[in-house]
Amino acid sequence: MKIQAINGFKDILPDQMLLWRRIEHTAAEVFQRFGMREIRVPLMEKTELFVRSIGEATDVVEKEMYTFSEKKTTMRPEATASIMRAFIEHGMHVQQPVQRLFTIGPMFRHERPQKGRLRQFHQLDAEIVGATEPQVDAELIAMGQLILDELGLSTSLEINSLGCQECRPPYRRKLISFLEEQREELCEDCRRRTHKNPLRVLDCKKTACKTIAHQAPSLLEDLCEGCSSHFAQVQEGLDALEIPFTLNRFMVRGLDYYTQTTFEFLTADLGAQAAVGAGGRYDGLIEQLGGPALPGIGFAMGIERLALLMEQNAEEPLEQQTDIFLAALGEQAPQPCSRLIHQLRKDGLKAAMDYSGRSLKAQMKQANRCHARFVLIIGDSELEQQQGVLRNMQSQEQQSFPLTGSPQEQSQSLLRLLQL
RNA sequence: GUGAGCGUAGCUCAGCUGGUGGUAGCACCGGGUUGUGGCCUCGGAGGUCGUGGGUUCAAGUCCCAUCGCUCACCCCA
Repeated sequence: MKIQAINGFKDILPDQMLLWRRIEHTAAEVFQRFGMREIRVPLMEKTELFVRSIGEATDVVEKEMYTFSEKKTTMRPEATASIMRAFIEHGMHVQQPVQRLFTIGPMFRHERPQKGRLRQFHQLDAEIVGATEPQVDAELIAMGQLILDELGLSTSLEINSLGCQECRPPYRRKLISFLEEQREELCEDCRRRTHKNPLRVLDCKKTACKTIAHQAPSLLEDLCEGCSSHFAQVQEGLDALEIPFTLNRFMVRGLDYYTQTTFEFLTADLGAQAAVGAGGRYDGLIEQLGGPALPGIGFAMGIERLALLMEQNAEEPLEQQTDIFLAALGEQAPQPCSRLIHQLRKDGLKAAMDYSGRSLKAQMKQANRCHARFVLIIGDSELEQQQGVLRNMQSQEQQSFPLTGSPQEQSQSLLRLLQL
């Protein structure tokens, strides 16, 4: 039996890594423009952390976590909880009133894999802690939008408000009693959801449930004054930044800690997975984890989903370039070539060579495959005459290159020639 | 956890109602160019047809089981 990777765990192969790097670089660079600082937190935490933050009754906690039960530890299913734990543990709020943090890394959820959905997946994650101003909500959303723009992706943005501890519970009760009246019309799943997660019924895809959802009381109309004006100002803020969005009062979250503003960046091109990024405000979370009563807002984007979208748009696939390839021919050439190539590499060039002693044709092919700009051919006759042949692969022009002097001197003159 | 579909070369796939595994494409190696890549051309190498049973004179093809993968539901990035 062949050993293969675990279902839902994927290799990211060299051909894909340039795209991945581009995504991660673009995001990190945009994050930094917004004053975000990178943080790395462990891949494992005490199980309790996720139970308390994400919520005991959520699907993630109930059935999707990779937990070592005897150790009471869990592979992180998302980043926010871990970052908030680190924030509290290191007393980060004393250093700065507002902390702006980002992280990039793998997350783990034991779900059935499908398109755009894996058991180990990777997220770009941004968190702003300590600011309640609605302008910050708008700024954070704008930051996510800018990353997508700079990656050349067109997604749509939907926003909603889930209210706060004041206005959500009464609304929830109101919604439950409404749903109970409609019980007969609801699908099986939604009957179950009515008490477990009534807001989720609003997001059901079944037509019967959709009809009921449209008749259901709207949370947006039941928001308390604070939430209502906050949400209005978030929308004003987005308008001011010229970020287009649509209001989706049916949008819900699968994690318990969200309050007020929530949003999703959506695409139609990922099969059943519509969201490439999503986030929201979590004003009670830090306090709930035993920290100071500070508000927070954040989002996460799925790197695999971004990469899938970018591959689908794929113009030219990205390729790793090589500055110079040394073709060593005959018995004598490999020795001086290996000294020269090491010097070239010390001097910062991307240099490659082949030690197999294959034919020049084969080595030229190899040079072409690694996208070499130049090839330096060194065979017995070149060694004898102390003149290598330097070929420009694009223009096909060749010139002789003196093999005299130390490797350092040869490297320096090659550097000069290649800059031209 | 539920449902459907699919496992043939490194990859993408042909293979009809069972009758010798494809001159298939990409990739790889070599020749055409006595030491010059990409294009072209000729040749070469590469397979326990996922695995195990069964039916049959004969199974890649039919049946059963099993493993794996994919997509969808659920849920989510």
